[in-house]
Amino acid sequence: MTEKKEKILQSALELFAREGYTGTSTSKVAKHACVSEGLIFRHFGNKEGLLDAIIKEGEERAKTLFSSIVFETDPKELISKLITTIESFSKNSEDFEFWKLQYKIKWETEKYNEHKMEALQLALTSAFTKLEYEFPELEATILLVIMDGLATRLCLQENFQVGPITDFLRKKYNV
Amino acid sequence: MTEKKEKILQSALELFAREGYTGTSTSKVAKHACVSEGLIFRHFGNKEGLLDAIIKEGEERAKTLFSSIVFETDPKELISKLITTIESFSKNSEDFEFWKLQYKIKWETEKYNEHKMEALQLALTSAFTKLEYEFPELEATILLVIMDGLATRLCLQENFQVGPITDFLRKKYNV
DNA sequence: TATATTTGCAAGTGATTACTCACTTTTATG
DNA sequence: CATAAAAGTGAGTAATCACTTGCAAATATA
Repeated sequence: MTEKKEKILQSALELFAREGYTGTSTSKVAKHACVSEGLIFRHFGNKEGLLDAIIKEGEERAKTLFSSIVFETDPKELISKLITTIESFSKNSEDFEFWKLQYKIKWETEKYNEHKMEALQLALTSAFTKLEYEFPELEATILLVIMDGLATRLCLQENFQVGPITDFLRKKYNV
Repeated sequence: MTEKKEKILQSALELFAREGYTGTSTSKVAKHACVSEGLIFRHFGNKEGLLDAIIKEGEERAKTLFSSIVFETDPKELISKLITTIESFSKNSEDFEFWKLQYKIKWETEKYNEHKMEALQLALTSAFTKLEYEFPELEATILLVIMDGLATRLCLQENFQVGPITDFLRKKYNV
């Protein structure tokens, strides 16, 4: 990957996260990345190709992030790790912009990438089964739904504090 | 309100919910509403004015919807009503498009209307206090966060079934 | 009925959109 | 070194964008 190609991706990520996909023009991306507009189309074909490249990178990043959770064998530790992961999405984190973009794209393109979360759902279900919860699958879904809800608040509600909530969740799940 | 003015609002609601705010041009709205494009600007000033009108209508609708919950005195009944409200947001409901737009706008304009939910938060906290939960405020927040998460799933994940989750929530809160 | 106001339309405006193309420069390869 | 492929540019393109203007039709008010 060329230096300029990487710069384009980085600029697009930042601008798409801030202004949205349709709200960001290719000329803005080019100016921000300090390259000619034509280069975007040389490398990515069209604007959607640029978006696809960002999404693909996102899937890789999600896989990496979730791998340490999914392969955890101790059920309590697994739940604890998931809660800690949510906590780390706080605003000053360097991952924040990245995850915000993932959700923004979801709402703008209306494609909820289910299989990205499938492994997580299965691992959580397994954990709740080990802990002998009555409805492990529903417990897993609820926890992932809470994740989506917390992401919404973190991204959209100013001054939202995750800390008290995640502490409370740890107490509830006794982890 | 003129017939045509109402038609514009109705068309804008539908198109904004489907294609997003920046993704919908004023000419598309005009064509869909079968009016001249100029009439939009006569009635609403500019495109943002049209959006504001829709948001304002949304606030009224939210107030109406939540009023029967907020003024409920029986704590268990209050929680039950909230869960039922979430349930009614299922895809074939006529309110679905409306609530989807509310969330889409939130993500596109990045303004989480906190005071719209403030009354709900307070009422829920009061309910959990009456029921002698240890951390009523956190319980209230968690339930509202679950609402946001469920809305995300309902709007973006195909074939998502709320029923099992809401039944599970009723069991958890014993309502 | 006369007049003022509101409602509505068609045809514009300049700016911006995603994208193309002819061209030069850089890099890799035999 | 020669040559081909890849990287990069800048000036285009038609279409679309939000928005304006001048004028006609409908409606309200006196």
